[in-house]
Amino acid sequence: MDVDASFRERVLALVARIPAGRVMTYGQLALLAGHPSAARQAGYVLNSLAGGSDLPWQRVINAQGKVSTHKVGFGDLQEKLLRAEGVQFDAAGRCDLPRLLWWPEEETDAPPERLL
DNA sequence: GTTGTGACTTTTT
DNA sequence: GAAAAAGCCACAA
Repeated sequence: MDVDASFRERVLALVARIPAGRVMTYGQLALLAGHPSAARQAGYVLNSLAGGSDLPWQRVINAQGKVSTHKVGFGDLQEKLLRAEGVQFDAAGRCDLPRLLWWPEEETDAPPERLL
């Protein structure tokens, strides 16, 4: 890995590799980016790119399996986008984190339907 | 160089 | 289960 890459570039690289129907937490991005406790920063990075990037930022959620964009003016947009990809949300606005969580090491191309 | 802020996480009440 | 506090780090002013 290129240690020259900034924290933000690594986060973006990871987000870009998230398969459709899968999600990652901010904590994971921070951990994989080299800073186990920079979860907040992971979110900050995405906030700077939201709307102006082609990255699947909607696939990044918090550790509780819920979206956090409703505070930033996105409303329920993220939840809608994820539902369109096959992610199911319960009444509490949460998704099955252990099942949908994706790690770069897996590199699984299997569609979410297959996981059922 | 200092201050404030936040799309977070975890532990504790 | 919900609410509060502390810890954490990059970025903008």
